[in-house]
Amino acid sequence: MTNLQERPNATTLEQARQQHIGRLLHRAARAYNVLALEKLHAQGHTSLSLAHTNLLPHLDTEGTRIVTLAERAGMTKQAAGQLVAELETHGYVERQPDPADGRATRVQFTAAGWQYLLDAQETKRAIEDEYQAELGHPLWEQLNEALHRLLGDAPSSR
Amino acid sequence: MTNLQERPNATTLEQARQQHIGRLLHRAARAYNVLALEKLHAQGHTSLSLAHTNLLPHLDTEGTRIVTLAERAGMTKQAAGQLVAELETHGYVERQPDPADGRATRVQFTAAGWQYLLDAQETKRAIEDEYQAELGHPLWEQLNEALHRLLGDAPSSR
DNA sequence: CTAAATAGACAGGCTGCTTTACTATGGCGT
DNA sequence: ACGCCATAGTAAAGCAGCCTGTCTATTTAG
Repeated sequence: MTNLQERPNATTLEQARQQHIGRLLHRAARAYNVLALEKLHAQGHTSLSLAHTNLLPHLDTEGTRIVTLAERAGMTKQAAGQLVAELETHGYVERQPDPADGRATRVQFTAAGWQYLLDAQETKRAIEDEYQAELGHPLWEQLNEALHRLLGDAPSSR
Repeated sequence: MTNLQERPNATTLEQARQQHIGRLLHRAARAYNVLALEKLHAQGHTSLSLAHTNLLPHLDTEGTRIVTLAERAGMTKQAAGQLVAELETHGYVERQPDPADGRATRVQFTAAGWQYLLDAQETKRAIEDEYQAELGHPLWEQLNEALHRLLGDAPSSR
């Protein structure tokens, strides 16, 4: 597959051009997502995509309206509505008319949705444990602090 | 826009559920990309999208074949071919038949392409300087080391 | 009671890929 | 020299995950 005479010293050269923090962050984020999705699929949540797992954490326990969901996830309500519809057909959430507002629908977890929450929580912890083991505690803390500082939010009351 | 009675204590609760390393990495990567693309647009490279800036660094100085490009960027050759076509119409690269292989075409930078390379290099350095100023030197180094370790590659002979 | 705002759905479009063909050229074995 | 398969690239269609623009139903404010 690899064409050898194509790159004399090119590979190392190009790698140097690639080594910037943006790509590192991107690759790290991808790696995390791949890992997490793998674990979730292994736990039986095979119909979930990244888009779904990005949306679900914004759904809170009392149920959430679609606009609110969209706002939190940083997308349009149309996009949120579509993802909710998909999650509904897969049985993770259900839509119920909001008793307080006839225009609104509340999106709520089903039993399967709750199970997902538990599994997702465990997956997250498992990965963070792996990462911590890989890096050692101080470096792990430093990674977290650096990211929080770059994003300009509080280092998460820890 | 914000519906206040919608979230009593929900926001903080949900934020806690969101605080995992995957989301941090994702947000950080996004922030970098947005910044970089902004700077490049400001420098006149207004027709470039992320897909293009992801592909261009894989093009090396002697010219590169499309398959090689695809391989390096981790996409199909069709996708690479399409992006190259777009880059060609915007004047960043040009296609030339490979003298050594009648099936192949070499994709090469044009003058505008070289200019882009310089601008991109500067952009990258500018952002990394900003980040370093934000974090301080030791934390910056630690961030880099942590990411390299997580990705399992050498911490870049530095 | 009317006017403006809001919740959501529906339709269509866009980007950045993918899969599934297909053509053209190259290199190998016999 | 011939046939055969591998390889470089193109073409067409599809799909995910969004977007904008528009519409209806309902609520709220004056």
